Amino acid sequence: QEMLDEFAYLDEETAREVVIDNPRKIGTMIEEVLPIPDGTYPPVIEGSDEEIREMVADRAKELFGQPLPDIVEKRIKKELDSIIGNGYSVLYLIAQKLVYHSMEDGYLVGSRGSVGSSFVATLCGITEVNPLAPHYRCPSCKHSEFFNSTEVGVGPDLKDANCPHCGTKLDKDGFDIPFETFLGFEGDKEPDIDLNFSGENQAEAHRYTEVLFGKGKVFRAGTISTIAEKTAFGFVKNYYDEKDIKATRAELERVISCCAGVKKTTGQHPGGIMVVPTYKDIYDFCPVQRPADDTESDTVTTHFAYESISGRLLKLDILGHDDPTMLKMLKDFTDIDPVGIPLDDEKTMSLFTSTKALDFTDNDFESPLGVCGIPEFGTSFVREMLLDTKPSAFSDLIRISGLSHGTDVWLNNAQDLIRDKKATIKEAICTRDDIMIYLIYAGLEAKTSFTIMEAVRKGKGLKPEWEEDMRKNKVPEWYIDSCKKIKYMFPKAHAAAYVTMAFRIAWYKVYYPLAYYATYFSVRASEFDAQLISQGKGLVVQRMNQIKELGTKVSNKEKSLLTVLEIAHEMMCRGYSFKNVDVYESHFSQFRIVGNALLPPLNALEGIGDKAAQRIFEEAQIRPYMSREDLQNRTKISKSVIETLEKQGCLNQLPASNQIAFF
DNA sequence: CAGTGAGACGGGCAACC
DNA sequence: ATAACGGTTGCCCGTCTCACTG
Repeated sequence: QEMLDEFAYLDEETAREVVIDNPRKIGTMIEEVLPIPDGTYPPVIEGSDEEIREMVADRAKELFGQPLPDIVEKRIKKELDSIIGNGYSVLYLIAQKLVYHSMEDGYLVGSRGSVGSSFVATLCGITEVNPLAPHYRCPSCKHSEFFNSTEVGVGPDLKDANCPHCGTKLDKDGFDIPFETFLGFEGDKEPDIDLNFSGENQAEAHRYTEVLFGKGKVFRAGTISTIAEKTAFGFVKNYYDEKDIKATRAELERVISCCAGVKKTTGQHPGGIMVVPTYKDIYDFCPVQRPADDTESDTVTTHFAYESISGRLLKLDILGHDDPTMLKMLKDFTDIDPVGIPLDDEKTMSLFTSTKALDFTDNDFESPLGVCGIPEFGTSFVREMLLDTKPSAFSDLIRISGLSHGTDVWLNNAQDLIRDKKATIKEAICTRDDIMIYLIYAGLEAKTSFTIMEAVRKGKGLKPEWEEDMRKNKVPEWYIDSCKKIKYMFPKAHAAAYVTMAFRIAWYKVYYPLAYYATYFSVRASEFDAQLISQGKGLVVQRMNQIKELGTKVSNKEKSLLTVLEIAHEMMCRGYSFKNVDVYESHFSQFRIVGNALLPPLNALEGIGDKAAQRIFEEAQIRPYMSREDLQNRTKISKSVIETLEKQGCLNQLPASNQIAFF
């Protein structure tokens, strides 16, 4: 009808002919063409099945000796049958190569999403998460002992013990995660390997996929950026204001809704790499393009938004994450390998319930917890949750990690249940896997339990027949209710991986404070304001209060500044201080440790970006600056940068020009 | 000496995991 | 004080500075 209306300027009969009859005629004359082919086109690597099998057998033997414990043997068999049977060994092999490539550069890779549910992935080194039941493992004689997770939580929660055979201190491992979360019960779930690479190494990982698959076979997934509600509102409001047109609220909203969703520009996916198999061409699937703001770029993206070709081509999610960057830097500072950090360290655990382990020398730090700057645990929302739940074991942290993500998981849901004593934190739904395991245990069929889990974690609620099934098996009403409210939910493997990273970072925070703060500020604090913070605690606290008083009027920038200030304050309360930025001593982008203080980098001064900072730093390495004139000539930095340095007292000994220096 | 264009910088926003 | 998912990459735009042009 819309088309007919468009062509209404023709007479009715002609319009029908143009809009309906002729297109139909053309349709019968041509063969059917699919713009995007159906089916999947995975890459093939000769011998990948065998390679995975061997890798798994070797590593399993290394860990558990021979013969393998029954529980290990069975798990490996189940997984390999599913992985190889469904043709996913290539996926594993590629992920394994990417991880090892990054490790060679000194960067850990964080596992993300549900890969950690696969023990084969653990054995291949793709994930650090070990999904087996909690267990002891003797590193020397390979003795092992497995436990029921309802008794002990997760591996790190086991008590320290020595090997009953050879007396060696036992390793403790096992996060107790079902494999099915990753591939489903019949291996029919489209698996997705997401990996967290250091932001410093992400581009290299992307480049390496080209080495693995060949030039012209890998493309960055493209995105389509549209005008969202908020921007549309601004446009429309400004337009009417400017033209001085009075419009009703309904009219405003109508026009806004017309603007929202309009394509603005194209972009690059945060980490998605689409892989074209050797037997296909990218143009079988979509056109390609360069980023909208850089026609010279080496990056080529798919032209269609990723969803429209998903399922046909393999997508590797090679994402950037700060945790691996932080752990690399912490290792460089302390010479202590993060991988060996004990996940049962009591002092580290205490950060999640008190500040005692921070050994404050000044007691004016407000927060009762030591989690500032610990990834995913430092926001006020999560801190409230920690105060409510008082975690004492690693498994508690995993639960909290699950509960603290997604809308209507904690608030309006688990929190109320726990407060009203309808459920304990151990019974509440904290991760996807909880749902499946609980339902199977309650008596529902495994496949149904999996399907319900998948629906709930995507926020799709429950179908009536599922609810009926659940009631029939005596699943309590609060549980059914809770399932219906959940909008999104972590898999346990993701929570386990993230808590492991967070715990390691927290460990450095306890034992190597300055290394921790230097790393945090270097990696995650783009809002660090050296002008302000170097002036000391008094002003930092004053600025914090200023921001807090703004209430709802705070900008995003101020919000992030507040986070940074709080951490700087915490550091100062522990008896450490900040030095003034120094043209010769400061690094361009990283904080340095000098005695009991941190020396901020040049780019921590507002107005001095990475380029200017780098040039000032590099020239300073060559020879000292004779004068301000010399500084500006050699570094090509702008007058305003010089002014910033001057205001900060960085140029005190420098005369204005070389002339004066000579006489 | 006004006009122009390029580059640096930071803030805001959107997409995505 | 409230309510709150956290954290990442990437594109665009306004502003400032500076060199070059006519």
